[in-house]
Amino acid sequence: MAVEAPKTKRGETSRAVILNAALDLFQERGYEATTMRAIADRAAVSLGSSYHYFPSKEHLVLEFYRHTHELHAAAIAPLLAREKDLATRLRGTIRAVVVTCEPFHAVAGSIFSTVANPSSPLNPFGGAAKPLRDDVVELYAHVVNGSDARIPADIAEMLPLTLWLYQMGILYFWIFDRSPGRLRTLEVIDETTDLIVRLVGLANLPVLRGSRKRVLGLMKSIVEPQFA
Amino acid sequence: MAVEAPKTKRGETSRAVILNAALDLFQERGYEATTMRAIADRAAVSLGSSYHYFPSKEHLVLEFYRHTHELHAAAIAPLLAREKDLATRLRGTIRAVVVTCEPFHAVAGSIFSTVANPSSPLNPFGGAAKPLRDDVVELYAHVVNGSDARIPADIAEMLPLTLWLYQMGILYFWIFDRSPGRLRTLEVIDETTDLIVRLVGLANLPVLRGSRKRVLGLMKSIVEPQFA
DNA sequence: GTCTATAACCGGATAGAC
DNA sequence: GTCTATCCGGTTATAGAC
Repeated sequence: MAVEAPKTKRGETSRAVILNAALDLFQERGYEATTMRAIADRAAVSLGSSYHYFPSKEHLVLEFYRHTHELHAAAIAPLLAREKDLATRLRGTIRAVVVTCEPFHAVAGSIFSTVANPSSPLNPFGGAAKPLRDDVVELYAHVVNGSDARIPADIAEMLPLTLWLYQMGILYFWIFDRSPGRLRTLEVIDETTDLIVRLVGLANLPVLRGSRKRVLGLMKSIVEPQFA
Repeated sequence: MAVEAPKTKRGETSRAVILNAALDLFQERGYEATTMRAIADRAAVSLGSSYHYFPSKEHLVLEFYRHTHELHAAAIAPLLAREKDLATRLRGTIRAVVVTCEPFHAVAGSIFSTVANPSSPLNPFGGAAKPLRDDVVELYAHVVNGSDARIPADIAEMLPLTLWLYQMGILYFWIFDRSPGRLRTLEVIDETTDLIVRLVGLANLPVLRGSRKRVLGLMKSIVEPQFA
């Protein structure tokens, strides 16, 4: 297990070169077909050097995630700046996720499974992924708070994390989607974002009050020990 | 890629011996720590022979799944024979899942991730897993149909598949659960089964009619191309 | 102390002789 | 249907170079 943060100028360059080589190759050939030796070759360093900067192949994936997250955040900034309607903000944000990830569609499957492993350091529910997870949850908090929707406090508290989970669900669906232009995913997004906003609106109905309290309590008890 | 169904008596025996060795070792050491060489050793056959019967290590996992499914089905048979209340049937069934799987808790994580890979032949949403998936969905149809609950036809149609998905969600939660006696999972099961049954009961409320139709339509459109 | 390189090790998978 | 020998790729050990 090697150091992760380069101390010198030269080290920083090497790290960037290796990472770029990896990102390129993942896109070109997919995750599994990309060997660590090929990454080292393209980066014109030795295999051992790659491992000096990235303790495992999986760790390159985490960077990959951060990369797409940053693309995504940049893509939706204009929308979030001008739009006030919650449904529109949410739809635009989730649509942008799949649009941003489209170039990586072929790779996404194996990456997803790598990362789904609970014992993987990269598991989205785990500790190593916390900084990135927090950023994404933060983004969804902004989606909600920047809207003109009036949302009960107990729901507002849980909503960003729930939307992060929802985004992961959409991505898993998208991975399987073979329809032209990934049209089915887009349809599902339109339908589900609308339903979510509607459900939040209905939550104040007297008949649903009881269930709402229970659902929120349940979610809190699930989420809290996990992400504390 | 070798044949999967042995043609001779001797072949059948070899296959069984290898499978048993694998199941034992998975439980003893976990999935990743169990090497194909160790399996072959314990089965007293050569490495090559193992690959004659099981084209990959993953294929041993599918048998593992079927094994636990059969334990589960046997465990809940008495309950399903005597009990009529839907909530009780559902709670008992899902509780039995995690109880049955408890001996494999340590292994479950890596197995889950192996299987979550969309390009894995063992992906639960894929073709190779269809026979087993159909069996499990069938079991949930029995849980629902054997109850005295009166369920609208459109919901009844989707419910078994939905419960199968729900079971997978519970299992993923259970994998992360480190609480003594897996108590947190059991609590979540009690709470969620109750909520599900309540939600099915509320579905006839006028305010929810519209959303219900939309949700069901959505689920159908998601599920149909996938499992046709 | 920070990087880089070479040479192994290990385990999943395959080829091909018997 | 069973074996041995081999490949291949992730990972590690470790020695030297800056």
